[in-house]
Amino acid sequence: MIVKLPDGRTFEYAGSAKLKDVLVTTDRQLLKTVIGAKLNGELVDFHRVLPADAKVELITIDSPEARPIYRHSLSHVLAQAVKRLIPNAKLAIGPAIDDGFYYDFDVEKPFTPEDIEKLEAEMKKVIKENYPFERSEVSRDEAHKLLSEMKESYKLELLEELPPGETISFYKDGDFVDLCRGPHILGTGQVKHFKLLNVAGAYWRGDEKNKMLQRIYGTAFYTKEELEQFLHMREEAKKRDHRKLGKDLGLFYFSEHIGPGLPLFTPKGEIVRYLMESYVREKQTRYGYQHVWTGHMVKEELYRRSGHYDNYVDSMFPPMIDEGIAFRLKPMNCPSHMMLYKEMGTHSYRDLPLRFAEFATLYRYEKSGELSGLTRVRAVTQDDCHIFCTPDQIQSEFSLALNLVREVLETYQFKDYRVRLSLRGSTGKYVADDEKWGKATTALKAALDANRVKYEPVEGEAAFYGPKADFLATDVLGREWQLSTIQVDFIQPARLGLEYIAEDGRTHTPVVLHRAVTGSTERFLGVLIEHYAGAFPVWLSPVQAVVLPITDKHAPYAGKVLEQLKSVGVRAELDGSNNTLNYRIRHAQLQKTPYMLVVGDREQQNEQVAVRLRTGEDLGAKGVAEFVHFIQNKIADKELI
RNA sequence: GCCGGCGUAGCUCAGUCGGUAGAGCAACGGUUUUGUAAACCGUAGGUCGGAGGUUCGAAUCCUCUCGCCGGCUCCA
Repeated sequence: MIVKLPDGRTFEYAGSAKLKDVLVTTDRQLLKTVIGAKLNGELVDFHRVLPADAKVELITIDSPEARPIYRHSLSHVLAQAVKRLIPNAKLAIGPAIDDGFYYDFDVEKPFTPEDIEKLEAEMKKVIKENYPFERSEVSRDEAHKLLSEMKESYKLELLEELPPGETISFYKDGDFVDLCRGPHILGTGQVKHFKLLNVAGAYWRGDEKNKMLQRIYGTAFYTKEELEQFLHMREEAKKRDHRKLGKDLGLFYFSEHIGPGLPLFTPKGEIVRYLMESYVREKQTRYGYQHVWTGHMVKEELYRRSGHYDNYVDSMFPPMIDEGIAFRLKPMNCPSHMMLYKEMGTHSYRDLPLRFAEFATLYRYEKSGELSGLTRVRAVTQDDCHIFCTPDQIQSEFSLALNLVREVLETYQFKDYRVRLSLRGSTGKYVADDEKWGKATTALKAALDANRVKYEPVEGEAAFYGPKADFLATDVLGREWQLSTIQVDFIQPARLGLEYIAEDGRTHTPVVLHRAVTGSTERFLGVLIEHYAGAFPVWLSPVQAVVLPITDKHAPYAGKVLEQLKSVGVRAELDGSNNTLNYRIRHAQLQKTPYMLVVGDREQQNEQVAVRLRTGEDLGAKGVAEFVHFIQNKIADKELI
């Protein structure tokens, strides 16, 4: 067999063997750093007997591909530590995840922060004891017997569900054995830099009908530096938390007298909302959208017909009954826009596409435990749109929506995004109409392909009425947010009896594309606050410039400068408070005001302002007219500063 | 909704064994007249999230409740 090292070197080994044995007999040094291998691009275990003609690539511990393997191994170490401290704890599952790993346990008492410290200490012991991970393959009966003896009821449940013919394997390290597919690192001593992060309740298999287990999250890295950097990023994310910044910058509040998930926006917060919405509104108008308004309440009956009632009644606020008729606060716009389409009379194919956009505040009864700052609220203002078109317009309409999405994301400096194609799952809420689903899915795929958009299909993520292309944008901290979405719907228009007269003179059902660009104003604002760390681009800043007179005697001149800025629509303020200049600069700085305009004798004499940026940069003195021109360009170009 | 944690002044937090609430910042008043990230002095501010209970006495102990945080799940 030919073994390739990460540095490109290769060596050969005669005959078939377990990779581990190959390493033992050829290069023992490698045992310290090799944690996995790939055979034909697929991860393989050290314990698998490889054929003589195999070509394997070794993965060393510092490779990104190695992470899930050693993180998963650390989850075993965690389980081992739990078992040592709480012998009757039952094991559930313990996978590697994007940022680390977790393990779910069924324990009598939930873990406390002290438990976590103890567990960390115990894990360090296990690592120090450096047990090899040993794989054993057993028959189903043996596995059943073993797990029964161990009283691992959750593992037994997992075993039952393994498909017939599947190899059943256990991994043992020291005093710990676990049903596990693998692969694993060679020994517990290979990764030393890890941290347990938090404890949380988690339902067995994510189903609230099941028992609540205790989940412990942790992470692991190869080097101490990587771990520290990860923890630093978490700190950074905490500093950028929009809930904290929203308060610090005075943008929005929640009041328990108003209700959970119902944010209140201050004048500063509302101006940002207004600017965000105006921007998208203007863009949409240019893209041929028409803005409509369909109010806040709808008869429940409409949602029964559209299918929303069956699928989302739990997410609607309870009904208001008037003379026996139930009304609902509007949880989505689609049926309203479709009714508007109908009321506007007979539509000719010549009228299509019709693009109805609306910034409507929708009310969704999110479960209390799910609310979170602005990213999850009960009053959401969606930048929603429904495009009524003919089947052969789908592709061009999709392209148009895609361009709009791209342009807006770029303006907000989301440089990277990926697309998830959310498809119907085999079971669930989906409307049963294979023909329409087939058409919709084919049309959406064709539209993505025609625009050369790469996507990854995910089954079971579609809306009940059709497939979706969801855009996941990456922010400056590398976190992903699902913002934009474009969806194809053949179902609702038919259910609600929408029609148009086609070229053949007959009645046809239009297709509806649902799309949102920023998603919702509230959520997007929350994301933006974190993306920009509260330092909004000039065009979005609630206060764009603050004038700072050095002493009282410069106040009249400062007032004049302020008026000049205001007269051209710049959002400027004057800070003539009885504080030192340094103090007022610091204050403006903490408020992330883009421009600080210091005026003293020199500036007054020359009709100037001394321009300081919130970055700390000093642009020196500029004529007032020059600065006005300067900031107006920055605003028009939507520059950061 | 469920599991766990947390609620003390506008903000950040201290408050011992149950003995009746404190700091810094912010605010306000004054002094200072300031040249690029915190001048100085003073004043005011709290039903300790809410309700009930135990106790001679509760921020502190117990019960319920509301809100927030970390997750689970879902997101038309």
